[in-house]
Parts: sequence; C-alpha cells; structure tokens
Amino acid sequence: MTSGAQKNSMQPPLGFARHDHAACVSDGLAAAETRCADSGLRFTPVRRKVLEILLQEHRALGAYAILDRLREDGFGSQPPVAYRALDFLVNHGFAHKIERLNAFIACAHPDEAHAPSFMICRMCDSVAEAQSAPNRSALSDAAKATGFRIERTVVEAEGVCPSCADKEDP
Amino acid sequence: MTSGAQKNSMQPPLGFARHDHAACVSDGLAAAETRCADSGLRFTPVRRKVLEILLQEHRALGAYAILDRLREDGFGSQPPVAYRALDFLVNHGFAHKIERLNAFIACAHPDEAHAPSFMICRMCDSVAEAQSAPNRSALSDAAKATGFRIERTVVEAEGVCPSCADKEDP
DNA sequence: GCCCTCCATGTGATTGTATAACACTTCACG
DNA sequence: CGTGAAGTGTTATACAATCACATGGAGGGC
Repeated sequence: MTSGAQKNSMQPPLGFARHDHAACVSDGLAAAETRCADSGLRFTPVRRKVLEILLQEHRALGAYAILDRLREDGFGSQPPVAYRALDFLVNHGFAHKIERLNAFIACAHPDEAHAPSFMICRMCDSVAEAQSAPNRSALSDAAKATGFRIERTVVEAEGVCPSCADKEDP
Repeated sequence: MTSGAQKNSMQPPLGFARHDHAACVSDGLAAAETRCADSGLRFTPVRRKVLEILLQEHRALGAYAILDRLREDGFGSQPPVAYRALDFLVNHGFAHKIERLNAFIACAHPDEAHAPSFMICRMCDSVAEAQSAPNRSALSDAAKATGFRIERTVVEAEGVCPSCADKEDP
C-alpha cells in the first residue's frame, strides 16, 4: 500500500485550492475548543496537538507520521497514544479517517453535522472533502430491500486532482 | 484491528440471503476463465485458487487468511503471493477490496461492468454487494466544480444486517 | 476537604496488513 | 532457439492496529 502521506511532498498542500492557511489552524482549534466545552468533552493536550498537526498538514496523515510529530513535541510515542486521540477526534467529527489510505485528515466543516465524502488524488494523495448529499441512491434501495440498517456510509472517490492532471498531460 | 473475517464464524456465510452455494463457485470460476481467455489474461493456478477460495467463503477474507489457505494447498506462503493474485483479481473485476475491513471478496456480478457498493455488518462482518447507481450526487458536482477527475468510487455502508438485528433486539 | 471512581495517558509487547527488493522460471513471440 | 516481459517464490522490513497493564489527574458525592 502507498504510505498515504509521503508520496509527493512538493504538492500543493491542499483542498485543491489555495487558501489562507494560517487561519485554518487557529480557527479549527478554536471551533473544537468551543464545541468540546459546550458538550462537556475533554479537549486534552494530546487531542489538541493531534488536531493541530492534522490542521497544519492539511492532508491525510498516517498514524505513525502523527506519532513522529507527537514524539518531537514530548508526548508519548507509542501507537495507542495516537490512536486514542484519533478515535476521539473521529468519533466527535473533528477529523475523518480515509479508509482508502489508512490515514486521517482534519474535518473541513467541523461545525455542521455532515456525512462527508472525499476525493483522493492517486498521484499526490491529496484529499478534498465534499458535503455528501443525503443519498437517495441505489444503495438505500438495496438496503431497504434486504432489511439492512445503514448507520454510516463511506464515500471515497479516487482520481486525479487538477494540479496533477496539468502535469501528466502537458 | 479486527481480522475482517473471523469475528463470528457461525454467521450465515452470506449475501444476507440463502442461496445455492455450490453453483457460485463453479460458475464464478467458469466466468473468470472465459473472460480471461477472451481478454488474453493469464488465469494462472494461484489466481484461480485465490478466486476459488473467495468464492467458497463467500465473505470478506483478509489477505493472510487467504495466504493460510494457499499454504495448505502447496502454493507459496509469503504475503506477496496473495497480494499479487488479489491485485490481479481486483484490477480485472473478479474480486473487490473492502477498504473498511482491509479484506477481499469475490465479485457478485463478474459479468456486467459495474461500480459496486457494499453493505457491511458491523456485528458479524458479513458483506453484501449492491449495484451502485451511476451517482449523480453532490460528489460529482463537487468534482466538476474543482476540476477533479473521478476514476473510481468506493461506497461502503456500515450497519447491521437483518440476521444480527434479529439477535440484538429480541 | 477527602476519597473514590472514571477517564485519560504512558508503556511494552504483539498481531495484522502491505510493500520493497531480488532471484528464478515460464511463456509468448519473433 | 533466444530474448524480453510477465509471473512466481522468498527474505526482509515498513506501516497499521490492538492488547494488557500501570499510573495519574479531574470531578463528583459525601
């Protein structure tokens, strides 16, 4: 499997569009802080740090890449440390897991409740999050027909992002 | 991680519905054989064996579970042997990878070209394949808007299958 | 305030998933 | 034949995830 994170580090960091990046990090952290306070969740140092890392990178990171960063910053460096923080962030909607890459990314819309879907570039592994429409798809029908109760749906599109498309086809 | 296959071995083997199982295997193998011959693909012994294993089990199997079976049958027992055969099967549509489980399953509709989607029971890990509607979803729109070229889309619904639903709620 | 419990963190060890790199064989095809 | 591409086998290793257990701090009930 591809590392999910390191393949090409000179790629635009990402959402396929340039943006004010400094703001992302502080806004994201502030939003999480607020929402945790409101919901009685504990936004502990490790959790905060992991979210900060994800917001800074602004792309999908493997658990061990995150772990390396945690170590540098003086946190525990064993896998469970990262996985527990990631579990928390994912369960409460501050981050998402990209199944295709076995990697994690900060949520792009931490405020609104949402069923996210993703576009993953197979060349540079960059990831963009899209709001997923309430799926009135063949899948719902199939589920209804067989009596399967859907609780959550992963939607991940693989393809080529605009900037990689430019490169491959001069 | 859950093995993706062994969690509950007394589950109905699966598509959420009983069916004539003996036929699956031979039909599946025959179909693959035919299509490989037509397309000039090499349907070698390992590849055939792996497909046979997947068809027999009729559920998602981890690469290492497959590897065990290969060893029993006298094939190479190192990971690349299984992964290469699986790559072949997946690339040519004879099998699918279930990203959520890091596991593989024989394709339920090997003949028709299709964009599959899956329903995965979180209790027994059984998997059913549904034909995915040509998605005119928010995702397509987002892709169009950003210039992302979608080549393939993974759709995996997690939930509870009918037979597990019966058990949990008497 | 004090204790107690819950939750979170830290650590060591282990299991599962996947790929890199290289040697060797086999097959199609000229 | 002989040559090159594709397939197989093996060693080694990287990356992903979990188990089990010890420690420590935050808050709630009293």
